[in-house]
Amino acid sequence: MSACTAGAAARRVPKRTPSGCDAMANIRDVARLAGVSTATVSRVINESGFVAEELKERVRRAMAELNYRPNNLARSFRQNRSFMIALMISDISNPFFTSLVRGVEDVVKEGGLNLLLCNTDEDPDKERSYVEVLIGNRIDGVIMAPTGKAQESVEAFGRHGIPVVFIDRHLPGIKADAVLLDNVSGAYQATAHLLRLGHRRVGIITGLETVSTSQEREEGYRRALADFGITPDERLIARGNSRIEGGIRQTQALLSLPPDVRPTALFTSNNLLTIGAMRALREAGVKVPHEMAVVGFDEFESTPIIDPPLTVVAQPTYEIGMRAAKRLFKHLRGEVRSDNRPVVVRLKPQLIVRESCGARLAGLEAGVRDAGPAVGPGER
Amino acid sequence: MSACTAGAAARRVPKRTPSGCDAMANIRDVARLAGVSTATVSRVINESGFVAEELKERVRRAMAELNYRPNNLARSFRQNRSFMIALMISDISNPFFTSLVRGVEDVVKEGGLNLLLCNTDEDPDKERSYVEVLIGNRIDGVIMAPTGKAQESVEAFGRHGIPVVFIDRHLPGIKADAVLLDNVSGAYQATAHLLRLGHRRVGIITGLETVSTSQEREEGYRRALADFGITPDERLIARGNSRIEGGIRQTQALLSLPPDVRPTALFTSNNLLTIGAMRALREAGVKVPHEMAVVGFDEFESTPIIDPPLTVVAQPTYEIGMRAAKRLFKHLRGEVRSDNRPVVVRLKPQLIVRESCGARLAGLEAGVRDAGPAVGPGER
DNA sequence: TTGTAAGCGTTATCAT
DNA sequence: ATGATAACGCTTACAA
Repeated sequence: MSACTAGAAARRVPKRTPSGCDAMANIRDVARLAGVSTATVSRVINESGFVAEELKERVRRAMAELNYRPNNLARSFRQNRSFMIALMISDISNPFFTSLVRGVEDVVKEGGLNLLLCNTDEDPDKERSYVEVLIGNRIDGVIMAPTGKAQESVEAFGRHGIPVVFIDRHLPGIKADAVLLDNVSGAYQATAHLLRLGHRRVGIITGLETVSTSQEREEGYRRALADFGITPDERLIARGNSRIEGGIRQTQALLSLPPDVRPTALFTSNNLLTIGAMRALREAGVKVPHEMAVVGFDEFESTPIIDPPLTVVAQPTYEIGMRAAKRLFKHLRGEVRSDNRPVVVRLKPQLIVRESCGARLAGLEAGVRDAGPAVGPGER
Repeated sequence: MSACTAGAAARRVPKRTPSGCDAMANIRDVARLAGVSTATVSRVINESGFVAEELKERVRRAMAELNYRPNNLARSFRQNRSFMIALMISDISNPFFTSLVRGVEDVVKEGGLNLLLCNTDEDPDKERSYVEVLIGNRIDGVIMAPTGKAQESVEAFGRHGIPVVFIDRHLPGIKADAVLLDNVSGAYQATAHLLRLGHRRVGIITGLETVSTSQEREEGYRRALADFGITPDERLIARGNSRIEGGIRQTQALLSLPPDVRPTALFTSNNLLTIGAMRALREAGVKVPHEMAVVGFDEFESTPIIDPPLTVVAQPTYEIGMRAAKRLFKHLRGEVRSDNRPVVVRLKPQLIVRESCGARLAGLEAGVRDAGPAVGPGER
């Protein structure tokens, strides 16, 4: 760091700081040096309006000489917009979001804007606080995975004319575009796969009931059971928070069920829950897939080398981010009429079969052995 | 979204947009309604200067009635600072950073500032571009893991009086504070552990030579070898990029060495390289730890359930972020004299032993079998 | 204790 | 094609 770290004090001085480092030149300095008006400089910077080649050149030289950088703060202020997009995610430690962030980032940078990343940590208070800050900063637009517990707050964006695109989750009460996953289909695929392998007691570990994805994934699970003629056993449906620690606890609860109720297969409905479940199973000495078949949700970097490699429903995370950002840009460019009905896109997930769900043979065994009790005497 | 999504056009209208939603009230509106001057309103907002309780109350009521939110853009502009801290990381998909981000975030929010997250993707051009944008936005301060390939650019922060704290990596040419890991110690611990288990041909997979962490981890590796009286075999030192795909390639290269050179143990010097290595070993059918012992760098959420669970050198990532942010705040509060020597903190990593490095017995076997060739006839 | 008014750096409107 | 100038919303001397 140079000697010019004095901060506020130094910056207040007009032309040259006492510590000797260059003060930031402004548009007037450039105009003076180039012998033109500030309006002309502004036109050169923004390529707005016509400026003679010769003047353009003079201005550019002056800018270079003064090491001039437009003050974005002044610019934003004047135009009443920040040139920033906010991406509000609900848990930065969830690998699901990292690839999604990239998708958003790539589009946003290409559009010449900047990305402000906000982590709500599934906390409605944090969410509310971010909404305030973002509105105060006249954010151009917002892409968010809502916690679902601060509706009123999120509506403030709408009141201030700030376009919002939801990702991952939906807020049914709010009319806004959304790029979501077809969660019902994903959960159906996962559950049906286990059922097809012969399992009859399939447990599900799922997140908070308030979140739409949890509801939808449970719905897909139930539909698959129904299609296979199985009555869902509510004891096999474990709900909790969507953290690793929640996955551990819910799994332990399922494992402690009596032998004739305990599931032979597990559908863990997101990646953190999957990690938690695998940890709990390992600690309990339950062999996967022989004693418990597992299908998870979300592909992430270590799924292929987890023990055993995980069968998962993979989401097109990058694409979710990309599509959401593109949709937001349409709003910013004024290409969306405000009275249009919101557009909700549902992307298809894909089942990737690996070892954690076992082979058909092992599954059939379990199925045959358990088919009776599941709907039979043990229950009644 | 409400009917007020008209964007630029709508916002230009002074008091009430044609679409009918509230225009944003400004400080003058509040002052008028409360029957005071704007200065008084400002004093109430910022709790600066003295205002009579009664007026305070009137102002607060007016703010509430008008749903007033101070325009941060104007505020930032006026004060020539953005109230934002930037965190520049080199790879958002690297789990190493997620916990670090939290550490920074927690401190920054507590300090009442906002966090701008920038992902350079290890690309010096992206880095340079972000530096420009951040200076243009009068960022208050920066915490960054430099790519190491855009020194000149990073120096611009210093010239503009913007304090910088480095994390993870060091830019030797630049005088700035840094919160780093004691990489030499970490790599030493990892390597020594393998040597103690009896291994004599320990390979290292490491990142780009331009990055200080790579150099330091290699240094720790070499020191451990030296302390055990082993001459490093340059063929066992694989360098490349720090991505999963780099880990795969470097591992394949080591595996293709002739049997009497091929390592019996591997030190993978960061988490992505570890994932790559594990994937390559699995694909090549090499059993861990029996045919290849592995010690990685960086603990992350799935290490305990990877196959087999990984022995790793764990970094205190949250603490790195937290300490860096606290240090930055000292600069912002003017508590650091600019002519002070930069403070470089080195945090200690910790070895967590799991199954991937095998038991002493298996190691000793290999050691005994290989002790001769390693320094013996095979080499000369 | 409160008010008045001068900026901050830029863009946009109007003349020329 | 270029220039003069008035905003933009807020903070902060300074005056009262």
